[in-house]
Amino acid sequence: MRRDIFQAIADPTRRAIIALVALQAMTPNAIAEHFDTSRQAVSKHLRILAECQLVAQEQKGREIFYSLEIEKMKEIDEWLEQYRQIWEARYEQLGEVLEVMKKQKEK
Amino acid sequence: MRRDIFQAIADPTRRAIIALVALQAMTPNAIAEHFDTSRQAVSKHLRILAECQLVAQEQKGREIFYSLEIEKMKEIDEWLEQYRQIWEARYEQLGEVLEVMKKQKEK
DNA sequence: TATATGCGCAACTATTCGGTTTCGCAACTA
DNA sequence: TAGTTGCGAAACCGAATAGTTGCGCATATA
Repeated sequence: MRRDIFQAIADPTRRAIIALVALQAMTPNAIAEHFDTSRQAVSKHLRILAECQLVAQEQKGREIFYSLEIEKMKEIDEWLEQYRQIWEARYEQLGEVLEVMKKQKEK
Repeated sequence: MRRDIFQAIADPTRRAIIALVALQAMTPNAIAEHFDTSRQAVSKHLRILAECQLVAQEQKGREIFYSLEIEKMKEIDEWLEQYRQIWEARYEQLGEVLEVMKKQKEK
């Protein structure tokens, strides 16, 4: 039960669902039409996504529309930030190396 | 066996291992000391991380040093890019709304 | 050479996961 | 009212997962 966002995006079907509901709010049936799987299976994925607040639900009559909670996606971005700093630092180092090589060549 | 990077980072222990080897190359034993688990379990995680090229190995005598392949982390960043565009667009929209409200107030 | 160390691999186990089928309930609709 | 539709929940199943223990092998050390 201990869901976290990284586990939520680990499954390819769930990433596809996220991509779908990012564009517009959709019902489980509408989502399931995009996949080679049952509505119930999609409902299970939606429950997992809802549990970690990646999607929001809005009831309209007997239909439930699911939409992406884009704010939650920032958590991944925040986690990634520490590593972004590393690869940007590496890139700068590479730039410096290229500078030195350039100067060596000019001599 | 069908590993992808999203599955690799789904496990909290693996994310912790990534954070460790991001700072410096480490042996399985050294890594295992940081966790409440066996070296063999760490080895399994390292194998998964290596399978999807998130870590590199370098043999030194009977020791193997694992280090982070930071380039691979960019794949997550690339996936996130589409959603970053969404939340940045939302932020701009919010800015516009605030502008309109401000002008309304001034009238 | 004998022993200790660092490691991966294989076998086994309990748990989780993603899927299906079946069901019941609420809400539309004829 | 009777029948249909949309949905979540529960029970079940096979596969994958994360962990363990017990090896064997290569390397370092006495």
